[in-house]
Amino acid sequence: MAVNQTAQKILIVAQKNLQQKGFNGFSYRDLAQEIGIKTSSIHYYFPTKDDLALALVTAYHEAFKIELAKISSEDGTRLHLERYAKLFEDNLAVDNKFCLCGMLASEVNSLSDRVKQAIQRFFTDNELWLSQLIADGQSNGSFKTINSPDLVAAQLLATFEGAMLIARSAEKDSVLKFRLVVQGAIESLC
Amino acid sequence: MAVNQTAQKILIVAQKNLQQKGFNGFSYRDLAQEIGIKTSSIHYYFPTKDDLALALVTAYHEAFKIELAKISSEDGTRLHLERYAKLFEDNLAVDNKFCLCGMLASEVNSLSDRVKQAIQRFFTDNELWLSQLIADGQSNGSFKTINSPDLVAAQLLATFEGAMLIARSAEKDSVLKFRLVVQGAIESLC
DNA sequence: GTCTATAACTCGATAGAC
DNA sequence: GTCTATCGAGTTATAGAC
Repeated sequence: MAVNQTAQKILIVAQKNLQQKGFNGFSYRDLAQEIGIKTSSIHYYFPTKDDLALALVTAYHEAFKIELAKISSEDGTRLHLERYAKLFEDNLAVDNKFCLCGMLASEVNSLSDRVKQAIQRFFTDNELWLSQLIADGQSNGSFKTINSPDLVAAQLLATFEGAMLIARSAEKDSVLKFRLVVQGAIESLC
Repeated sequence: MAVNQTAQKILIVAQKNLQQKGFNGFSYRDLAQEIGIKTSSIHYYFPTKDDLALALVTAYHEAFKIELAKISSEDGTRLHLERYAKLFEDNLAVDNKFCLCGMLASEVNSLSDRVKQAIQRFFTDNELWLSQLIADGQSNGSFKTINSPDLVAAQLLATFEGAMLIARSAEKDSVLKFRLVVQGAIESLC
């Protein structure tokens, strides 16, 4: 797990570039210039751009898992959903970034199978977590929706991803627009 | 309005490429080879890639307006919403394409201001149309939601765009997955 | 590990013949 | 209107010096 310091810098800058401009929207040169190293150094750690993409999805997914576990360990049901939405909002709030996996999902036809599968795992993991949350909320009376937890989960994830996508294109007050849609979606469950 | 035959071919092939691979995911060379002409011929009709993108958004938006008018002229309220969702589903059904404006929205940081604004107009137009539909449905009792039509409209558009994005990455049964989420979203309004 | 240098190719775009 | 030819710059990626 202990990753080299340069590799870390690369991952951080690459993540930002990917979430802002997409997989086909940045180059090794962009990263190298921003970090202050040469492109060959990036290739040393991530031989191909596909390797870099996979590392980014993996790291993003892992970080997400940790946050989800944190949320689950706390009290509240509706609050969980709001904290969950906040994870996405944070991307938007700093540099108007899109969800890393949402971005790659839009470029799915330019990606290798292994990256594609890593994105699918991110989405299914999120739907699974949300589904469990919905089921719990239905049990304890927090959510009044009678639809199947799986369906509501898929709906929520779609709404959140779509809300980011559209809010981001508005550019101005994108966080506010995202928050409105999210609050509306949560409201209609309670 | 009468557009040259070659220009038409370019627009058709470019639209497919854009919806499949994104603005940064295809080149003039790709289009030229698929059509059977030279890249310089494309530059003759669309001097820059930005010109091409703007033409594509404009054409896509115009086609959408015509379809929305058709739907509005028919009977039904909930049915309108289902026909509306079908417009998006049709993209998914053939070659697993994403919404053209959804795709460009993800790449918003690589686009010129005029293209960005054209995308924003597409989204606001859609939200306006949906908002009117929701308001009508609330009046005639088709929709039981008491939220503001504007909010519900923004929510629906986000859900549909996000559902396309995620379903597309699943690749298998993507239409089915999209349909499930859409039906769930419509259901919860009635 | 990081660099220089470079290969091999693709990109958007333009000039000018036909 | 479509072509050939080409420019200048960008792309991913690698070989080899230090």
